[in-house]
Amino acid sequence: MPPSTSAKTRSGWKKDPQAVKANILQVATEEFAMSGLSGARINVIADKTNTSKRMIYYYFENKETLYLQVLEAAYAEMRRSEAELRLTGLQPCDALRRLVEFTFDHHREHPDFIRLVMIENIHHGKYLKQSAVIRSMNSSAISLLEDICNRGKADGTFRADIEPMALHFQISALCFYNVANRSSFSAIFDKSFFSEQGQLVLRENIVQAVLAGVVGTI
Amino acid sequence: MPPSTSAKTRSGWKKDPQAVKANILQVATEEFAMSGLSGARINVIADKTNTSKRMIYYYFENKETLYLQVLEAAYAEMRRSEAELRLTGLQPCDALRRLVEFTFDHHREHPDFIRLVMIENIHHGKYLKQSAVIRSMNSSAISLLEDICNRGKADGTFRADIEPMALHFQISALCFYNVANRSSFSAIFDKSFFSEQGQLVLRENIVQAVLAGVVGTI
Amino acid sequence: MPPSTSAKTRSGWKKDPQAVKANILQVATEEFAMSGLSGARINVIADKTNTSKRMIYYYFENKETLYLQVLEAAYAEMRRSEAELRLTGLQPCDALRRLVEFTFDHHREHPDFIRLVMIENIHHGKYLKQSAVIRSMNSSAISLLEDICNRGKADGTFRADIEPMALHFQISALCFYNVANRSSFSAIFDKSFFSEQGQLVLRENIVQAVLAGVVGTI
Amino acid sequence: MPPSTSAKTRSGWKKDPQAVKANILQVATEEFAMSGLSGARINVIADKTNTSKRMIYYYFENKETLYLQVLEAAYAEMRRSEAELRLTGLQPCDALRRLVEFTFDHHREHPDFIRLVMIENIHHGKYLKQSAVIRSMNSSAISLLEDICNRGKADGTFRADIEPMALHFQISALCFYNVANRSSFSAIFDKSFFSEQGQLVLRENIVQAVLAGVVGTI
DNA sequence: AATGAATGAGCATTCATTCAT
DNA sequence: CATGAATGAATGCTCATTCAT
Repeated sequence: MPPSTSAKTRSGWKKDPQAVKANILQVATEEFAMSGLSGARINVIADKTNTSKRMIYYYFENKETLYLQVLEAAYAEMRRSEAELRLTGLQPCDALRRLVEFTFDHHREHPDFIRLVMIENIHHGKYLKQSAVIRSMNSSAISLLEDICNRGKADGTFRADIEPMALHFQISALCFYNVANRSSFSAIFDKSFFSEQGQLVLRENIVQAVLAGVVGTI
Repeated sequence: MPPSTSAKTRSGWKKDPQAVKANILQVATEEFAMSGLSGARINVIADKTNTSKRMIYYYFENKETLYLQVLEAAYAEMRRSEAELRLTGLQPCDALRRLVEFTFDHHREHPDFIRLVMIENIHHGKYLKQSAVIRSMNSSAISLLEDICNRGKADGTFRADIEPMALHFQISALCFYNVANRSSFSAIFDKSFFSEQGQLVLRENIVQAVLAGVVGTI
Repeated sequence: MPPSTSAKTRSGWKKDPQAVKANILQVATEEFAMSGLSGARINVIADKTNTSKRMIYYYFENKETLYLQVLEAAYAEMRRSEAELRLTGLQPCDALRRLVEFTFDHHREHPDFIRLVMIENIHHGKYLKQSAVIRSMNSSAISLLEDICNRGKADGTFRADIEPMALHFQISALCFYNVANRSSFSAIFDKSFFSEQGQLVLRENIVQAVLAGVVGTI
Repeated sequence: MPPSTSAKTRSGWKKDPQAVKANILQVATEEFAMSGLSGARINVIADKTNTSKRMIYYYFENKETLYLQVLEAAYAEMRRSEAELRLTGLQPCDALRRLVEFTFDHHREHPDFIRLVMIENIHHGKYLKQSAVIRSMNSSAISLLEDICNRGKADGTFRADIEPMALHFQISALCFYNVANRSSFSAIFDKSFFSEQGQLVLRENIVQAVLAGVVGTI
């Protein structure tokens, strides 16, 4: 076991740059997800960290850079999870169902990621556009869908005019909205969607809607 | 036509409290939509106004109250447009198509409203929950769908298990995502959705997806 | 009965300048006594008034003038009460006792007056010095004591070296402190002085201390 | 002597947090004593300091906290001086005389302390009540008097019914009033009390009045 | 590598006061 | 007499960032 896992610079102990950085990044993720870029406070982040405010500026140049790295780390984690999906062994319809279910569950379990994407959209994607790192990880989600679609069209279960990107749009929209707009939707319309039971039903509804869209005869 | 509609108090002219208030509200809407609650600057709002910063505090107690009133006005405008739809004369499928098209177009034409809802969700719906005004205007959107569904089920064109609220979720999610996540989607995936032509296709896709969901035999 | 007693300009009715002025003055007295010159807020005074803020500026030039008139009215009331004392018919010792008791009771019953004097002292008597009105009412308290002392010395009950002004200082100090320093004294030392029973004992102690000072042989 | 006592951060020099804090506290004492809590201006305090306004908020949370610490420091200084009195070696009457003289002189030499107490009373002792620090230093003044009274009663020079707290009230009232009400008293009545000669006479008068009160037969 | 102290520019907000009618 | 609208100058306070060690 490497000694690098423990940071705790505040109270002394060893010093482990990577652990310190990771600790800052984790706290910052929560803070930025909670309050947005302008709403988050460097002071608050520092206080919740095992380190001092000065170290934030030592490892991350400034607030914006910290935010960018938080964003990159969040996307990386998302794509990492996605990559663990093993869909190639499944029939097209089963694979699609599984992808939708995964997306629904992942988004639901990672509201901080969803909130960071919302925040980034509030900022017109300014930081996303800057990040070569994020752009380089983009394609995985699409390639999964491309593979499913190709196989589905080949064996005749999918309509011939299905486009992977449009499918991705639909899946993403429905699963994203479920987390992103929960507050406003439940405040104005209906809270029942967001109970444990409601979410199960909603998930299946989304699966059905997506499947219904790909199998219909043309 | 009364001359009271124009204010321009800074440079002199007439005096018209309502116009001054409306002017502040409009500028504030743009600023809050642009930068969020914490990101928006009262100074910037004041500068883009025909009045002074002091008048913002004269008519609106503070930043949060101003934001709340902006939010209320945005929702009011949305519901007002919705109310102008005349769907009762149309067949259920046509009415549903028109409602989806309206929602798609309205959201697309009012990105500020979408952004305010995003921002409000970042704040966990804190201000939405405070606003009795907004909560009181909620039901109109749902009643339109209830009417369409009732008629659709009655004449056999809609499946019997369609729920208006679930339908609203689906429509709203797809149309909202189109505006809200445009920056991130186009940065990472595909910009072609958001060209004029792309939007026409996407709109029709969404209509088809929604219709496909309601008519399928059970 | 003159119609001038009712003001109520806010709700309409008659308009009576003197009553409006008196109303403002009364409210301002409470506010200045409560919060001091800089602590008092013109807005708060206006809100507690039957009139509008504008009228305060109409009748009283500005905050300082209002404060000055409040101060003058408070002193006037104090001297008016003092003038009602009828001490000439009493023996010197009895007259002195009565004057001390009156001072003690008056101060205790008029904490606003005491607080205004404290506030004025915080301001180094700036407004007191400006006020010819107040300076012209000064002597009454002293003349009462001069008369008592003269009679006391004449009939041999008072020591020959008693000075009225020193006596006034002593009486005023003890009675003033009882009201002015009540908060600090009770916070740090003893609250029992300020109960109903404690005040009775304290009053008699002060009377005894003053009397003991004037009758002692020289 | 360590070189750390001088700060002067504005113009460079050494760095000494304690000196910076002390400097702020001293300037703030003068400003609050001069203008009260609401009347004092953080800007003015900062300008008279060797530091910047920002440092006031760095060391003291806000205006109220700064005021509270000023108040606590003022009380601490007062009690510290008091503690230096060595009265146990003196006869009861001499000890009492010395305590009265000390109180008179101390108050006279520390008008800022008196003014802070006045200001605190204007605020109804709000901050005094908050301060556990001040409440914990209270008893020293009283214990001095208790010791004197006990000894005075034991050797028969003091009356048996003398209460230390009442004695403290009397001494404090007379010495406090001399400083606190100087402006109003000299504006309205007599300035002669406050000349150098007048103060000497007044001090002796107060000593005599206090002594006369304790020795009289019962 | 790490830290307490320091900072200037800016922030939301308040205040007494005046204008126009 | 009376009033709602308007205003500039300040006020207390915060923020991301940097300095000196």
